Amino acid sequence: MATVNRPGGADGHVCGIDTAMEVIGGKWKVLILWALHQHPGRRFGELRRLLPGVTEKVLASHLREMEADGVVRRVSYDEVPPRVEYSLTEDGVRLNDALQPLADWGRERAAAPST
Amino acid sequence: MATVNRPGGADGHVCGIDTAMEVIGGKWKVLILWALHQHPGRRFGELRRLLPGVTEKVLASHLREMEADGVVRRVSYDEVPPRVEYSLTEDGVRLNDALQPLADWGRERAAAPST
DNA sequence: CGGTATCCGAAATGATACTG
DNA sequence: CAGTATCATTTCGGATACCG
Repeated sequence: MATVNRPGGADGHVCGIDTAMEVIGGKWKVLILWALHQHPGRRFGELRRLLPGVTEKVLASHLREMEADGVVRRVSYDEVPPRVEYSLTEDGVRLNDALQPLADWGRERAAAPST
Repeated sequence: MATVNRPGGADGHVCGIDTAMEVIGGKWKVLILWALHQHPGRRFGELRRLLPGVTEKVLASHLREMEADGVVRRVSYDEVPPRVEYSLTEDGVRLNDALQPLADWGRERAAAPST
């Protein structure tokens, strides 16, 4: 997990929300979560195409952080050419599920912008 | 709302999650949401004390963005000395509720770090 | 194919001083 | 009290080139 200066970190935080925010706190992470939930066992290049605009560097670093956070599983097959597949862990699936109400809130708000 | 380069923005995003992520996409925003949910009608200085480490500038700009996003309501009483109270709007309360599963996920994970 | 290394610019945050 | 203004710093993400 990245070592950042968490708001409520030092003296113990009041709710678990900031813990979760760190895990999803990258520009593409929730999209990676979403993509891997819909398309398990995705290869690096495929994932890249599923997320238009992401660069190799950022995708790779996000995936490594998410792997370190235990939400993404990386499976490397020792073949030529190399093949690597990414999926969500159980915890990653639960995280994605926990994101659902937030997605609903966002969709509702998009549907009713004013009043 | 802040104008950022949203991942799925240009061609329409797949889920509402990134819309929500923008609204809570500030270092202290979820904590502000949480604090205002537990302590409605909080004044600027009180809020600042509720969020140890936040600076005036960041708190003020976050509050203004959240107000613009319609999740925070600012009420200014024309008195001397000045008094301003912040609360969540209905939408802000819903957002905070939508954050609950995420907070649960974070708390569970803190409780069970490894398996 | 699946990455890593380096450099760079933008954006977010922080420190401090000042104001109505 | 409740901010704003300015400047410094940090962090993140993007572009590009290269490697096993």
